[in-house]
Amino acid sequence: MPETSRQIADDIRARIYSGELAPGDRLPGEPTLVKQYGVAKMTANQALKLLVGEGLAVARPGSGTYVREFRPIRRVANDRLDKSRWSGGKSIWSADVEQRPLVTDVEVYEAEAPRQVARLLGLDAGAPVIVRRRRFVVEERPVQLATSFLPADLVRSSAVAQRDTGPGGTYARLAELGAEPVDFVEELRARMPSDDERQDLRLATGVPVVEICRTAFTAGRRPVEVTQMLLDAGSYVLEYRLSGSGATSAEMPAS
Amino acid sequence: MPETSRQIADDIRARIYSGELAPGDRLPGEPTLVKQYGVAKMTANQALKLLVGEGLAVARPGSGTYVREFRPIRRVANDRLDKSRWSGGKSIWSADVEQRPLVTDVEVYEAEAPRQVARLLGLDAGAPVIVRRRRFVVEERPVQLATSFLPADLVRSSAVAQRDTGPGGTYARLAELGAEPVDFVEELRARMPSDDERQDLRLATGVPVVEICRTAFTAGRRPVEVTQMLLDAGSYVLEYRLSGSGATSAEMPAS
DNA sequence: CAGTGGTCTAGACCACGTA
DNA sequence: ACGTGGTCTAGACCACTGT
Repeated sequence: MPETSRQIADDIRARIYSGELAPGDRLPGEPTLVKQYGVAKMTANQALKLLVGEGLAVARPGSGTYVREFRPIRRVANDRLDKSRWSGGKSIWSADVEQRPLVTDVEVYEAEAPRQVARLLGLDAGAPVIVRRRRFVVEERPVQLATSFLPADLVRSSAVAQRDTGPGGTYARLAELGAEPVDFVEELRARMPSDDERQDLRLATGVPVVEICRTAFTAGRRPVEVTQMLLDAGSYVLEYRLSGSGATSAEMPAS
Repeated sequence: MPETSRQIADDIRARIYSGELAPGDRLPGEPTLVKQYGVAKMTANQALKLLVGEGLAVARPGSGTYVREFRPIRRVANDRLDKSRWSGGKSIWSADVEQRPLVTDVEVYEAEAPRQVARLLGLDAGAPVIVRRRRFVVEERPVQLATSFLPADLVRSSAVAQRDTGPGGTYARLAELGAEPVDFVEELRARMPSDDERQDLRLATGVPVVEICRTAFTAGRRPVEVTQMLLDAGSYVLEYRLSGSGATSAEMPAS
């Protein structure tokens, strides 16, 4: 009865999971489904939309609907910490290890700190900050948008306020200013993108984004940078390494 | 022309962002939209579906469509490390701090290790493992599914193989066996759930999930536990704290 | 029982990609 | 030029919620 589009989607989904339809393959099109299942075109359309909505398929208007490919980039949050101790790690999701995103469209300007950012930086609302926006691209495809905020009074006169931050980047400049970041907090959540975001990242419909807010602290616990990132969830696997040096006790790890 | 459902969604979205429609409020229903915009009922339906698909609204058949509420749980991955140094941290997303999920439906059994898990644990394919499955619930709603795998030869005789692992939990038992986990790697990705997963977590349509795979290592770099978690993305904010003790250099942080 | 969202049909027009 | 997905209409039936 009124369950048809789901069932069609189920059938196709099974064929994807079984491997009969491999990543990149073309799915049966709407006209085919109309004939095969004896349904209206719109029902076939909705069946395909379900799969697209699950992120299993991508629709290319004028061409067809295809099994989605998942070739994520691995983002290791601890990249700048000692790598030796973690060498030889195995991972659950394979990833094109050497697909490093390229930074493009760098934009730097001074502005008033948004409320939330001011709070994180310990500034008064509306205090001046240097804003650095940039876009990360892999194989022509945008995969991440990032916006950093730094206290203008701290970095205005340094290369942090320039498009090219020089050798070592922002953190090297901060170190020269006696404000080297050594501790970081990252907060993240996943959600569906807004229409704007979907366009900015050129996302297929049905792909979630990961929103990350990172705050960088000096050894003296002073927050010196807040970065907000928006990642195409279909393009990333995130990795975090936690060292429990003084791990004494023992709550549930997974709460 | 054929842009109507998007425009209706745009209108309503704007009203949500402006605050005119607050979380929990009822959206205009299909019949209302049909009259207001002079469209077919199905078009009104699709407009609402767009908002649901973005995670902005939740449809309750028979009742109405409502602005979604986002009251996330905060999961701090480093919870068992020294908290002192991170005290007084501010955060970007407010969260019901003291909403600790309850563990229910614990299930423990011995089985052959799945391929991927065996790899991570450094075991032969098909080697015996103790499997611990559990479900986390907040206010009657399931928010997380977790499955842990431990080498059976290591923990079979301990309370890890029992439903109740005793005081201090699994990690305390591992410590007693001379295999205390001190280092952890978490890999995560966000994606849309399968139909099964959507039912298990009782997810509204259009809500992504976060999949986490954590591997726990002893001081000797021996992997002793692999945990796979599936979180309702709408219910969680994840927090990671990174200490860059010996942070010498300075690549782009955000790659 | 009236109102709601969920789904289906049968036919139509459009913009786009591919050949 | 043809086939593809994308969308709209007008009317229908269903299962569910709430009064």
